[in-house]
Amino acid sequence: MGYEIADALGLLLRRTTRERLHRSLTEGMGEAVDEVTYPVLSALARTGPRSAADLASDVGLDRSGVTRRATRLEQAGLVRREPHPTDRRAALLVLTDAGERAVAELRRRLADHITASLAAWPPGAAREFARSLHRFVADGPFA
Amino acid sequence: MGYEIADALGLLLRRTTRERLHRSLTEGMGEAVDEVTYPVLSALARTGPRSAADLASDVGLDRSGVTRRATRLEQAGLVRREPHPTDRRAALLVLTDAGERAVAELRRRLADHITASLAAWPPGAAREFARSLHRFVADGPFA
DNA sequence: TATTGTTATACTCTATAACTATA
DNA sequence: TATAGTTATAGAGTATAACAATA
Repeated sequence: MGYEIADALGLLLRRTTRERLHRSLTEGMGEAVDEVTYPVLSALARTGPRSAADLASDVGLDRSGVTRRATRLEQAGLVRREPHPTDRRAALLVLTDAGERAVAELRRRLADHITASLAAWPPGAAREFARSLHRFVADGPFA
Repeated sequence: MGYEIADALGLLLRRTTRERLHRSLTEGMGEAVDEVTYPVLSALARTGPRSAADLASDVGLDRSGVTRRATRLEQAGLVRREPHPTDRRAALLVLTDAGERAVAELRRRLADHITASLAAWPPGAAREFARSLHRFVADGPFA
């Protein structure tokens, strides 16, 4: 059983799998949105405006990496910088309206992909799988 | 439901998640075994001796990338090159005994991680999840 | 003295384009 | 002429180390 899941995860985590998925998800969304910038958008959508240093651990980059990605997203009009209200060293990264729309579109595309692939499943099985996967990821060997 | 799975997958496919998992899996296995070389080992274990050009599509690299990884694995004693029996242009990449042992150890570690994280699940739910994940990955939006 | 955002630098990994040998 | 393996080169992306400004 552990081996069955291990092999499935191995395939899922393969570079080609991820890249194919990301390409199909970000198609036509502009050059600024890709595998690396999406975590920045996603984290901002999830938690609201944050500073680069604060985002770094969530995104899996250090502050300099967040700065670079944020600059790309800013130039594409998806993110803007605002002065931090209490710390004049910091700047808050904020999703623009276009940024919010981009995140919503990406989440919708992925969800649609998934829903389509579950269409042939018994409804109960699909719902059970969703719950199980959520639990597995949340407190599995990855958290 | 699609959104629940989408968010779980988003976390699973995050770079930090993958890197943490790979680090914990390959700890102490020598410098040659890492996130990039593992797919080469894994593919050879799955399908037997192959040429570099033949492996390329499986591994998600082109032939030059396979060559580089194979050279690293060869220097570490996990892979050896043998002349192709019928095509003198090609070379077969073959797992050495040490290579076989390394693959088995890595699969065992991952399976153990997973089994441990499922220990608290009802046995039926865990088995059902394994089957569902396998199916989802095999003919889901990634295949 | 520590931390923020930013930039320059070095490093890693990749695909592309060559090259030689064989089909 | 095409394909195998290999190597050199260029490109993309990262962390590290610096910098000035603020805490």
